[in-house]
Amino acid sequence: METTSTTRTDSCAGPRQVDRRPDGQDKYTISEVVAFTGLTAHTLRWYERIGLMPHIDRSHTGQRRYSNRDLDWLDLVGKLRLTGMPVADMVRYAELVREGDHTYGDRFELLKATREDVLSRIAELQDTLAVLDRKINFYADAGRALASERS
Amino acid sequence: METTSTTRTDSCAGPRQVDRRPDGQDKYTISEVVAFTGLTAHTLRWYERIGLMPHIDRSHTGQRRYSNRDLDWLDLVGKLRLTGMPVADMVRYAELVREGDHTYGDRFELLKATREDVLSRIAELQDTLAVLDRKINFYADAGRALASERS
DNA sequence: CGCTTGCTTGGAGCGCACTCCAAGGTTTTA
DNA sequence: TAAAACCTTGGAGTGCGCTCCAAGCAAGCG
Repeated sequence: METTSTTRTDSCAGPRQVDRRPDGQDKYTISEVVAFTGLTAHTLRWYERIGLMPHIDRSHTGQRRYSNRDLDWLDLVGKLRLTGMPVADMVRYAELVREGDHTYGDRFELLKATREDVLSRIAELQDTLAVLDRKINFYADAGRALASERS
Repeated sequence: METTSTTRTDSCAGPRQVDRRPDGQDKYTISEVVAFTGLTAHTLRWYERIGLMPHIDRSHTGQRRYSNRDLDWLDLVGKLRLTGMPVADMVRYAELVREGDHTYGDRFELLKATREDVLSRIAELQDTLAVLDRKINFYADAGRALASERS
């Protein structure tokens, strides 16, 4: 199902990926990845330096060549970033992936904890939404009152 | 409904407030506010410096005395902070409140825009939740496979 | 061949939201 | 009344997540 590879990767990639990638290609320059992900090249190189990326392939002259698998990983990182997960925690997850299959349990726990975080953040936001709606209604009413006063 | 006051405040406070405040009191020291809000005293003073707070009452010797209304405002600020709204935007809202009733329209617009932000952040999080659940299921299945292999 | 555009690196810099410090005045408790 | 706990200020420092810089190598084009 997944294409074979000798390097360690996240063993669970999920269905076909989002931001249209040209079919049947598996080598992207950093600027192509910038276009797909919306991250800057600076950020991509920084992610690598801090250990958030798996080993990235290089061309014969040393330039980065990202694979579809790398793009999938960046998609996950992007999602986790939206949840407010600190980069250090994502690095931890990346380390577990690099360490191999025997870390499945740890990854499972980490993801479950993250899931709980996301649920409570959603709840917080819905709470905030209620407050916002009350205030919006207040100002809408006040606006109507002013309008009728003016007539 | 609201207690009277000559200072400008947010005209829409909403129902009784959360973190149990002693009934019938309207003057709190900074450390009491720290206990109610979970913010540090440093942060409270910093909020004041940057214009995020209305004018805070002082004792005859110059120490801060927060009112229930100030605590309500801090509750709102706390909620907005959870949405990821930049402090600068909250300061803008605080300025509108200070400028008086003729800014109702602007406040309405600002709150509506914030509401939209919150809705899309909730959608993002639900999207992320789906990704997380797929991965969690993957690792749960992998765990079961390992268990049966072991038996 | 020269020109433009793109990629490389280590390290420095930035913006945000706090967070803390020093030095002093105030309030409470024993 | 004396010690301990709390409050005041302006300004400096911190941690995070980037963001940028300088200097140099590489690739494509006329």
